[in-house]
Amino acid sequence: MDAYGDLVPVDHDAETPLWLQLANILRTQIQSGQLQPGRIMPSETTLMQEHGLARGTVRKAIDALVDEGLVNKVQGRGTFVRASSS
Amino acid sequence: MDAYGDLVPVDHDAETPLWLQLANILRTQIQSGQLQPGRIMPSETTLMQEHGLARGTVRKAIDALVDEGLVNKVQGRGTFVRASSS
DNA sequence: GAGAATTTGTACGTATGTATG
DNA sequence: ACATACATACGTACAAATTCT
Repeated sequence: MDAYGDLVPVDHDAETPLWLQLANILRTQIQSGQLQPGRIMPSETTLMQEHGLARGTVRKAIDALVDEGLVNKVQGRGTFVRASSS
Repeated sequence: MDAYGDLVPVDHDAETPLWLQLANILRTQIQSGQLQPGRIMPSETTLMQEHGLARGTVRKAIDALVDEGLVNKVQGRGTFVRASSS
């Protein structure tokens, strides 16, 4: 029942930090159109569960995407994929 | 023996988040020349002790200054005031 | 409007890893 | 080898904003 798009688990033994791995996964999903402009992004809780990561790790990954201008967060609502670019 | 420049304690009851209060304090010290370009910034441990804050809170404050381009961090060495600007 | 549920924000604490001196 | 300093990652608790019932 796992949705496709979740077939890239993070690797706890890799050199790349877990938060970066997750950021990379999410960025790819955005750029590939799996996560479309306008709404969503799974909630922090969902991402924690799906990837087996702590809250802080998930937040750091998302914050990186915010810094890149790919998403924006709204307290009480969620994290949204930005309209933008090409 | 407290150095001047430490006379602005954070306020746990203020609306402004502690990490932002600390970032504001440090930014002021940089812009006023109390923290001069080239080297330094007290270590995270020092800032924790001087301001009575947790590590994560101190790091978030400093990360904000990094994003502003005011300082840069080097693992194993410390956090440095950037040469820069005006 | 009241209240519960959801979701992000802040803040704390702890442990271990990595880089530098 | 050792000490210092930043980096990563875990966990917990409560606050604030929004949404849904």
